[in-house]
Amino acid sequence: MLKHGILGLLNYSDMTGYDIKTVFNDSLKYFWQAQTSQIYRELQVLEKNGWIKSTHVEQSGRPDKNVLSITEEGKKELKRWLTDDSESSTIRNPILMKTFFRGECGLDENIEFFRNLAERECVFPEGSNEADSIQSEYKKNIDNPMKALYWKFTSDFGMMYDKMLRKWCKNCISELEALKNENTLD
Amino acid sequence: MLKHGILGLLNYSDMTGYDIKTVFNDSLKYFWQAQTSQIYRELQVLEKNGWIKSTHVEQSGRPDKNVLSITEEGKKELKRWLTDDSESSTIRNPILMKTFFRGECGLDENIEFFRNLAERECVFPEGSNEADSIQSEYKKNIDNPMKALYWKFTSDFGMMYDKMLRKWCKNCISELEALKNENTLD
DNA sequence: TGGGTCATGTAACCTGTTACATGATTAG
DNA sequence: CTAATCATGTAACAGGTTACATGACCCA
Repeated sequence: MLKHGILGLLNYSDMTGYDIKTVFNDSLKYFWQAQTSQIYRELQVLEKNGWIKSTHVEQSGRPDKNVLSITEEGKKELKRWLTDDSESSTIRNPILMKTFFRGECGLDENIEFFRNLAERECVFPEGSNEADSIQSEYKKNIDNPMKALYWKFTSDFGMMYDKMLRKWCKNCISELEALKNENTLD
Repeated sequence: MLKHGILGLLNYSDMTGYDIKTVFNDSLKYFWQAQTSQIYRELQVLEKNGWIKSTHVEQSGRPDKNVLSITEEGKKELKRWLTDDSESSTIRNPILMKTFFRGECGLDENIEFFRNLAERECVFPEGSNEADSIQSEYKKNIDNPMKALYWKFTSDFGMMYDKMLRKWCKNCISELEALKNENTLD
């Protein structure tokens, strides 16, 4: 998956490993993260596969760099991946794993858990301007409307997810508080 | 995370590796999946950590088994994990990764993509009775109301997620169709 | 007699995380 | 003078996937 993410970025423009890392840790970090070490390792594989090629560029006043660019083979592979609907994503939700076993803890403790959860697990936490900066970034790209639109779709997803998460936490809290009141009445 | 999931299950009752695998691939599979190979490997680590212990049980008519049970140390570790709010989950959403680069494909192709996406990526696909079977499973456990309630919370999440996903797909399709009509009018 | 369930695992590989290592330039 | 930015990586480990391997019992 990361391989194809890198390929997608290089299809937009040539980049260094460092550039790729920056994009992942700024623009894409709300749906994918990647460490430098992993990126440089994947770049080696991509080059071995013939999907990208590397050009050494000397610079003065800053370190030399290896500029990566996508090859025709790489473009073909990117297209193949995009149109391959057979791979369904594996689900892995750490929030639900913890929730599932929360019966071990007390009611008040769990109410507190759900109160904190929403803000801690939101894609665009309240007060951060990430959603805004993405919006302005894709508005800069309206000369390339197709590109910008799909960026917007991904940030729309993030915002809808956050809304849902907050609602779910609120519901859980309500049910726990109802239970608490029942117990008090006994 | 899987380590603690296993620990949580063994806190409910003693189990074999095979039992654990069955629970993961039936009851928990809508938020976590685990292969047999991974489970047996993690069990070795859990035992090495002193969090579980294994008892060999001879059986007639079927293979012998190793019954795993949680130790006091293991219970302590489970509690520590449950109340540790410092680890925030890393986000990794394959759907959004593909969506992000979909500008490479044509409008009609992408409308089709979003039409298929919802059903392919739902936690509880339409027509499957997974949501129902979870509901009935936690109703069986109303003698242990605390346990059942948190199970319900996780399946609530799944249903809310599916609803959100369908809505998002619908929105994306609307925007793409609006764009298609604009282009036709030119 | 063939497939499902119970039951245990190993080996190789791929993907992701953490920690380490270096070093010049530039802006505050 | 110090922190950030640009720029490259390696090593070790942890977590996850795919494929293989075995074998008895039971039900249709």
